[in-house]
Amino acid sequence: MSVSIPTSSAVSIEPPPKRERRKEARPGELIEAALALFVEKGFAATRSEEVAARAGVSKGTLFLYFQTKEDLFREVIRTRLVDHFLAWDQEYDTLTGPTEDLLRYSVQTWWERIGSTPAGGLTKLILSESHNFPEIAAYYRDSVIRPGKELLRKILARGVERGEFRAIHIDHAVMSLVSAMVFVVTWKHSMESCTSRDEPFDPLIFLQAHLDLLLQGLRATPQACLGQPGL
Amino acid sequence: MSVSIPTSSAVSIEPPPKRERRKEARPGELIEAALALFVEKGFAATRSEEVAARAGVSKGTLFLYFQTKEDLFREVIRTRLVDHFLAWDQEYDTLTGPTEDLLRYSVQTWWERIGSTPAGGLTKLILSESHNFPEIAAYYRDSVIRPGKELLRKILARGVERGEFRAIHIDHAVMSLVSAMVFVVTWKHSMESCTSRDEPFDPLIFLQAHLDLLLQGLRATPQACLGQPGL
Amino acid sequence: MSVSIPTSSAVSIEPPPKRERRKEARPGELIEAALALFVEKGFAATRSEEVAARAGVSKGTLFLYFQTKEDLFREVIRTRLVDHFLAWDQEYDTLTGPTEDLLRYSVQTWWERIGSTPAGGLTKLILSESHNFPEIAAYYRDSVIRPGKELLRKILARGVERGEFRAIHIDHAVMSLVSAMVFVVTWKHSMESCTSRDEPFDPLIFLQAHLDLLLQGLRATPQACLGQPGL
Amino acid sequence: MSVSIPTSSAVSIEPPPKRERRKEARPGELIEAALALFVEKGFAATRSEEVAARAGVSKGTLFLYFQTKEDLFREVIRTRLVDHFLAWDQEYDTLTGPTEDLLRYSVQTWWERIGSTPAGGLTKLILSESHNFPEIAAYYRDSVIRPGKELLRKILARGVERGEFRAIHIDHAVMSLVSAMVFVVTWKHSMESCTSRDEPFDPLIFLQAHLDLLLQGLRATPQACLGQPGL
DNA sequence: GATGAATGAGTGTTCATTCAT
DNA sequence: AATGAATGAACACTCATTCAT
Repeated sequence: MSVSIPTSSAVSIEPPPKRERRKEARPGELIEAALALFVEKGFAATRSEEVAARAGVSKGTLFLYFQTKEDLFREVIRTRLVDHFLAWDQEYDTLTGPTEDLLRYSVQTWWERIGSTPAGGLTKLILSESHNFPEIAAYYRDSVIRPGKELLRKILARGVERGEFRAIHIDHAVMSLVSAMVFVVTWKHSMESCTSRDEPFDPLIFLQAHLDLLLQGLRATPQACLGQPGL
Repeated sequence: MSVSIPTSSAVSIEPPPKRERRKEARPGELIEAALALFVEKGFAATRSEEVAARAGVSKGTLFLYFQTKEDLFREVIRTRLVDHFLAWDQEYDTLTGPTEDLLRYSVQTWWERIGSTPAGGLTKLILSESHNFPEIAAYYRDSVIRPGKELLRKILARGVERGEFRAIHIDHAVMSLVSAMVFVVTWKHSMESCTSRDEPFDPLIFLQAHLDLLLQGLRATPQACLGQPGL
Repeated sequence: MSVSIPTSSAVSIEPPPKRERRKEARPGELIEAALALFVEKGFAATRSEEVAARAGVSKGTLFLYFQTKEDLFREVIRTRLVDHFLAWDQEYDTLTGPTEDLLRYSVQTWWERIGSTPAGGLTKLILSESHNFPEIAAYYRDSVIRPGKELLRKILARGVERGEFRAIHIDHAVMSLVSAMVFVVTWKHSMESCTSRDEPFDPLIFLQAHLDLLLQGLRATPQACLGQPGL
Repeated sequence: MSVSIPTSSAVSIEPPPKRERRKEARPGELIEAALALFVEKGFAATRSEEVAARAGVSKGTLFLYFQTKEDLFREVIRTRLVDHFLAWDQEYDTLTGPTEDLLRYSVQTWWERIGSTPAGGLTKLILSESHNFPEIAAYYRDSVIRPGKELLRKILARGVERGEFRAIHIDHAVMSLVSAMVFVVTWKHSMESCTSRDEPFDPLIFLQAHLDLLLQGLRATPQACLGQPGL
């Protein structure tokens, strides 16, 4: 039943993967591989050997850099959170112009820098494993969700202060935005692959449409919507 | 641990058989236990013995009713979808009154009958395991999401037709509602346990506030936006 | 290269080892198997599957009864110490007659009941692993060695009191006996298998000869040493 | 294959090269480290990296000098046997005086040169691993035990011939001595670390006391013991 | 049917050994 | 020669599944 592929003749593109020494790059590659697989299959259903294989190393190498599989999980969360999420709101203070634009810009930026990147899968991952890793869920809540909500709250408060928005209950509006963002990354990393052809789901378009709907209600004056929100 | 037989007829006062469970009740009890544990810990991280123990039977009994653990998973999804989700929209055709009330009623009913019940965890479960059980994800999309969206679409279309709502892009509005519903059950079954004390999250209040914000924009009030928001 | 043994024809004595339920007997059988293998090959060099195989069960069954391999090790020590060693000195108080006979009887009894049994291998096992399991070594010292020495001390003291023995330094004489006993079991479970044919080593004969030599010196015969034993 | 520093000629007072170890010294250092660790933890439980670390080199270097871990084990035995054990009986033929003194001297010399040195641990090591390395056990029996017994036999025979000892069964007396020696090194490398404070065990004192007891019985004439054995 | 002891394939982790640097 | 990153066979332990009771 075994089929031996003739060696010398065919194209045989890949050179036998040389044993390379790349101490610096390994952890990052392993974390990247782990993130992708954990998001895709879940933590428990991912075998450590798969992670290693996806990173192009052997099983043993994985445990050279991470004490245990759980340790790897925590490092995935930690590094990706630090690397990506925390970079979101750095520009807020420098922006001017209508609050509506600021809001659109923030959401779009979030999608481009976080939601659409592999790190976006973190949200789904953490939500899935929050019962098994409660301290990670708490850390995520405090280090990602809370600052994110804080930024949105500031933007919305700015809009209210400047008379651009109605005197809405800001916390509720914040959650409406957060819910869409969480939904989008959750959906992307689960149902997307089996979205039916006739019902494509474009996250960015959804986010913008969602924002449009909310803004319609947020605007203090009816005339506000005369300007085109554009895309 | 008493279980009342949900028959519609007699009052069945007879004392529950001492410790013998009726065998026809077993599968349901196992499925209920499995649902709770799968939602809580994930499919892979839940041991079948735990499921059996939670249902009050032995490990062997579980496999008397379900061929494999995956089989149990599929049955959990199938029966709970049938039992709970499909019952949501049965009343739609009978309702009258303002579309806004109908929408509020639908969302609240969904929360009471589905979102807040154990079956609400199904959504999180399916999202988490969609890559490992693609056919279940597809089934869920076709049997739950699509009908749900269809119902919402009908309601929104009714509102537009009756002049109660603006001529919105209905599909987008539907997704804004769906996203909030998905978010709510996802959140409830993951972050809720570690919600900080100072930031309580009440799903129903959130859903209603979300709906309020959307309705503000959906309402075809005279002062509403005359220009089309595009997209 | 594989050779398939014809099935139906040959003698095929062993019936395919039926899966038997023998909850009560398993732990003892596993402990016995473990004792033999640990003594033979050392704790670290013995694979748990070997232990299981020797006990006639599968790998999984071993871990049904013992949490870990170390746990098994501790149970081996504990049960065998309790079962066998502690039974040695029960008869001491009932014996009469010359102390020399008592001594001979004690040593011979020890050999028959402990030294020559599988439990005799415990000594070698504990000595070998004392650095890796210090608490076991301490327990052995306190629960086996110390009582054993105490018994011998009582016997020797009896001999001195009754004028049968010289006024020797009893502790030293005790250790001379203990050393022979420890040596004998150590030797039996290590070098015996490769004892050359021309130099057979019979433990009991050695013990008796050793005792003879010691007794020659211990006897308070008139012609014995009038001077003090020194040291 | 670089340069080896010439050894025998000049006085070579030059300071030992800062941190470069002479390569010809490496094997010895590794063997010494291995001996200590094997004795302490057992062969299987000792990791090769530990041996390397204790010798101050890296893991790779160990395998530069020894093909396998087993090979290292064999070299430990071989070199230490050659280095230490075989040097014991060189002086026998040159000694004169009472056989008793000769015996005392031999035992004491053995303790000082072998028993108390790291090489003493070899005995325990070999006894522990004799089943896993039968050829080593056989080699030990033939190259160490047999010559050792031979020496003792010669000494005892000399005593009998010269009328200093009774006409004892020499082989038994030899074994009584050997057993004490084996016991002492075995004990030292296992129980010593956990000897209770109130029961100190001094190997040399034990050996001498043991010899005293045996000699009392070995002496042909009662008067023999008038001379003080001293310590 | 119900049980839970028994099984063994599967997985996380270790560690002797190799080899690019 | 020396290093230590990389490897993968080996092993402890788990757990879905089976089956004798």
